[in-house]
Amino acid sequence: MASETDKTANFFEQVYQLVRQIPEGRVTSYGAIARALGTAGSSRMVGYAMRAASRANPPVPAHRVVNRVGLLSGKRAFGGPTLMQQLLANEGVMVIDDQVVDFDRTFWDPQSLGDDE
DNA sequence: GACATGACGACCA
DNA sequence: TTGGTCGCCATGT
Repeated sequence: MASETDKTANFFEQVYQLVRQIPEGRVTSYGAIARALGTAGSSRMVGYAMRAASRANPPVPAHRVVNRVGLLSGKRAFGGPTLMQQLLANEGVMVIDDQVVDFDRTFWDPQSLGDDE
């Protein structure tokens, strides 16, 4: 079973597990996840993993993952340009103009694992 | 096997 | 400050 494809799948799995640890009402950035996984610089791969996260099982709260400026760059991947915003708003994260309000306050660091402020 | 694309990020002009 | 460009690496065609 140890195939090269498994190695890459492991990378995606790492992203999924980390994203699942994001508490409600909190969001994180692709770069933060990439760095937490030790793959800093491969932020694009994190975004790609999120794109595939829609087909992951169990599903990943990808709506809690935004870019470094709190912009819902991947809202389109949810099947609706407002669905991602609705999900965040439902968790208490206010989103205006496809951007997270008080992103600095709502930001959750995967390396902090619960440590806010 | 090579080319083009992508839910990003950082740097330079 | 704003805009444009390069790098990163895996996926799909």
